[in-house]
Amino acid sequence: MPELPEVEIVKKSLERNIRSKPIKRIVVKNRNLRHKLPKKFEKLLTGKKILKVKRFSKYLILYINDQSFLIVHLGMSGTIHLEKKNIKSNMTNTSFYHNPILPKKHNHIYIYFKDLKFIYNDPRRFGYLKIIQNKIKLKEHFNHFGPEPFSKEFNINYLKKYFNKKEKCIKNFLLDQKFVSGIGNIYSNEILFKCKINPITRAKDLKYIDIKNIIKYSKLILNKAIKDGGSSIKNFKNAKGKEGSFQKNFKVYGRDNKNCLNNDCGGTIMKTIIGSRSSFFCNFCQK
DNA sequence: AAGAGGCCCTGATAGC
DNA sequence: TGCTATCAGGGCCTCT
Repeated sequence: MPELPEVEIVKKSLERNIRSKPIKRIVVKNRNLRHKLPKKFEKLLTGKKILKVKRFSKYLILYINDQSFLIVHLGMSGTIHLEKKNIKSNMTNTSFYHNPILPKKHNHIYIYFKDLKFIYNDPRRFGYLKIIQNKIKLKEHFNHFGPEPFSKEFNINYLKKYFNKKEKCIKNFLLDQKFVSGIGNIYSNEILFKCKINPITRAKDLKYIDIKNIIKYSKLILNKAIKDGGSSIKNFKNAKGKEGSFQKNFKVYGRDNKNCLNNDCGGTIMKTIIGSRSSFFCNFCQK
């Protein structure tokens, strides 16, 4: 579900709400996430304090006060909810980009703080939580990841060198976390539309201007999405919380058979499958 | 070694 | 109404 911008929104919310608070109790309802949650999980965290919350790519990184780290990956359907204690109504804290009403099913992990509880919900269980013992192992965990689009390393030389002789199409490269970290299916489509690049273009065939645009618009679109609170795709009934609004800015994602939104283009948005993921592009301005 | 494809899992929706 | 098929914001593993 969440790409870099959505994870960034969750990160900010956690940073505001659970920073420097001790963990009172942990209750695990289901250990069978993408990676099985070890039995010692509760013991390792109970009584500890979360010093700060960071994000890399689509991962949340919680700094624990014993030099360890708790990383959280939301997979396709993971959401985090913070519920305030001692509030009579059943409304949860709505500081997230998603459904502010606490779902009833698939609440797998509860982490209790003094004044609130953290709930990890994930219907498909493609996400996971993992404790990493120290800084070195944390570094190892992210070793094989490419730079984020915001990074200085994500520059013209890097892309030119990386794309050299590569047959793989650009759409698949944007989704390849070894090349660039944090972009997922929605934003890869939106970025390529802005660049006016056909998603099936082989990386080696990209022009200098294409590479410049990929760098420029990756940053621009992700930043705009963060500013808008991320993208909330599903319409939740009676949702009054702070949902993201970037979905209103989708130019191609989910717009198949609709008109291209570029002025005077006259093209139609097409849908096709690339690398077993849906791809959307304008048949006219992304030739 | 690069690249394609299958698979993990549940839920929502479309089509009959 | 109720069945079946398809698709979904991710990423890892295996095969060629």
